Amino acid sequence: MKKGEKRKLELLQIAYRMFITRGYENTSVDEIIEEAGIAKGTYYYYFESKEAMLEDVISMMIEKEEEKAKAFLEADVPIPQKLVGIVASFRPTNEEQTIGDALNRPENILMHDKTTKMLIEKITPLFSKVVESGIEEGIFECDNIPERVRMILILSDALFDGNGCSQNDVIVFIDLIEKLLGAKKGTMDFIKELIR
Amino acid sequence: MKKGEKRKLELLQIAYRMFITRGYENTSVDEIIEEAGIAKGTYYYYFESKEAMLEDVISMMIEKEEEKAKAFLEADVPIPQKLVGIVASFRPTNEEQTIGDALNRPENILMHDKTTKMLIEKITPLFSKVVESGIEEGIFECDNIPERVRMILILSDALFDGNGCSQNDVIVFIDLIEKLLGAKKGTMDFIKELIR
DNA sequence: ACTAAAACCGACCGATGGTCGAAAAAGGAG
DNA sequence: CTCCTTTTTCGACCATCGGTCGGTTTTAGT
Repeated sequence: MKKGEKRKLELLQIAYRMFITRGYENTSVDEIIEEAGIAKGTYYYYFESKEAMLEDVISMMIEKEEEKAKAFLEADVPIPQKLVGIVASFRPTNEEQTIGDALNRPENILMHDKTTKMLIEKITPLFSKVVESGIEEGIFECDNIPERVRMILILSDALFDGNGCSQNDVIVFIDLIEKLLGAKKGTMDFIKELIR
Repeated sequence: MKKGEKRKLELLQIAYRMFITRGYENTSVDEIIEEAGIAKGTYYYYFESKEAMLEDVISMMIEKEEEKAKAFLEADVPIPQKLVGIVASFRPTNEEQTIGDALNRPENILMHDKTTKMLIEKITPLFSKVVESGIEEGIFECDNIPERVRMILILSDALFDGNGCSQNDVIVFIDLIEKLLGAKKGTMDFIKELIR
């Protein structure tokens, strides 16, 4: 029971690295097993298919990020910053930039799509909780919170993915968040400083 | 010069039909050439690759829809309805439903992605023009029009694609459009009737 | 030591997108 | 019509890829 799990994790990490650097479509199963030093049969002993492995890799990726996001939930910062922090946890800006780059390469649409969907599913409840507490504090005022949150997340993904966005995009995006959540104008202005 | 173009168009139409019914990934070049009754070499005489052909097919699709949308631009209907009409021109709801269905099948992400990007690029200027005339009429009031329009389009694509959306999604979406464009509350309520 | 289950192996397979050199058609020009 | 060039067509062939399968080795429990 132990050995198997370890090997699977090892394969997952190798695949993760290769998917990021060479892209999902450009990485063949043959290359993965060569890098891992195992036979084809072994690979398919652990994964039903290449795509199934991709899903596992993405899950692994996201679990890590989710913990970071949850930490933000309990941090002692103003609510608007909390929101941005949660989103930022999932959208790597530091040395992990390569992930974001990889996801936006045209050959990785499948990976990007799966990641985005999983991500939005994971973040929405966290984000919604923060918005709720914001409403209690009187910072926000709105109904249908999860729906509003989802739209914000969809847009943040579409806007800030790869092909940078204009200053005007940011301005409108901030305006949109404030209006969507019923916040006072300027509440989210600090975002402007964070993006560039 | 004539024969070649005709043959290319013929192949494009065959491919279009097959991509829609069987999906892009599920349609092999072999199947296309069999249906067309030509040899492999001939196919690659007209198209650099299967993916290049996909782009041609999509361009063809979109050109058709764009004309419908332009007709709406000059139609004699209220501005809010004009907006919806333009978007609707591109999002088939009638007998062409199959297109929308096909685009949302998981195996067609590539096609869907390419279509969406091309579509948004095409619609944004048309949509923006209508919003501008809406501002002149005092119905809307906002700046950064193209950016706002793009966000609306991105969301309409993400929300109304395949996996139906809840009633709340629609309510929030309407609220969002009105606030983004600076319209009076209720201006866009008629959308509720159109979606189902 | 025996055995069942877990882990591993690699030859093999069908399908796919794509290549290539050569053969037909088509189209002038003399 | 003939000769030559250009366009179009052909189909055998190829490399690669994801995936299968029957069998072997390792591991672990009794």
